[in-house]
Amino acid sequence: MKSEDGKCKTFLIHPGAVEKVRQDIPHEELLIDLADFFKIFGDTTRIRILSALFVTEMCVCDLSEVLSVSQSAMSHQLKTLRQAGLVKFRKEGKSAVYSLKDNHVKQILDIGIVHITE
Amino acid sequence: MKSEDGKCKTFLIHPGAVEKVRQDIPHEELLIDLADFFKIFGDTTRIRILSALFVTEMCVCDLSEVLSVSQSAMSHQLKTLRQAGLVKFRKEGKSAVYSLKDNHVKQILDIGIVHITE
DNA sequence: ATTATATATGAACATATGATCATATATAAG
DNA sequence: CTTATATATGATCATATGTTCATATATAAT
Repeated sequence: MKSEDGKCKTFLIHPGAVEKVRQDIPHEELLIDLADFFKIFGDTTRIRILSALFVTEMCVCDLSEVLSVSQSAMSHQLKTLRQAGLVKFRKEGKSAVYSLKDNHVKQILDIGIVHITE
Repeated sequence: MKSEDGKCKTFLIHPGAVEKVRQDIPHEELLIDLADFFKIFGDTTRIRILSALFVTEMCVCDLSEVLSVSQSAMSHQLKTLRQAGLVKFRKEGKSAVYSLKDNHVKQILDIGIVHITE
């Protein structure tokens, strides 16, 4: 499939396509950041947390109970979501009340739902 | 944090919030499908493939070369992208020419970029 | 038919990831 | 200040995931 120099033997589908792609795709750093960002949505627990917070803000304890996720697992996942900038929280006595940070979450989930349900 | 019956000791942030959330969040099956769908975007190689195909359709060999990914790894990833309904392909002689299947890909990547770069 | 090229795929392997367990920190109540 | 409650976090472990390697399949060329 590849000759000694690592190139395809036959014509390229579009002449110059390779060069154009090399110039046009986003820089490596951005692509890595993008993958890391979407990785967040690739876990059922996190998707459930985001869906729940879309209904109402909640403390860690309530989230754990509603979603049947251990307190520890919930706290770990909330940390992940915080670091991704998807949720924020405020301390209220002993509790930490979490909520969605911006509307990108809903936009993204909605497109996903559209894609799946068609 | 939880009493014997597994409930929080103190008041819930919003009375009835737990019940409302239980009713309002999407069904488990959809949430799993959603996570599986976004999982696709959580890998740098696949993000790079999608970005490249956004510029132009390409055969497997060219994709491998442009992105410096082995032929085998490329083929495996393209299979993943096919199964997710994100890319399509046509046979052209010995080659398989891949292209994006719909515009959800761009919508999703764009929101991701916006989220990251702000 | 035989050989070369292009792609696909199963198995093995190494790494990444999420849950659990134990424990630390923080705040409130007594 | 001691205890109870709420949350956070480090370590461990089992599973998931992506790559590689070997090989199979498909098409074209000779």
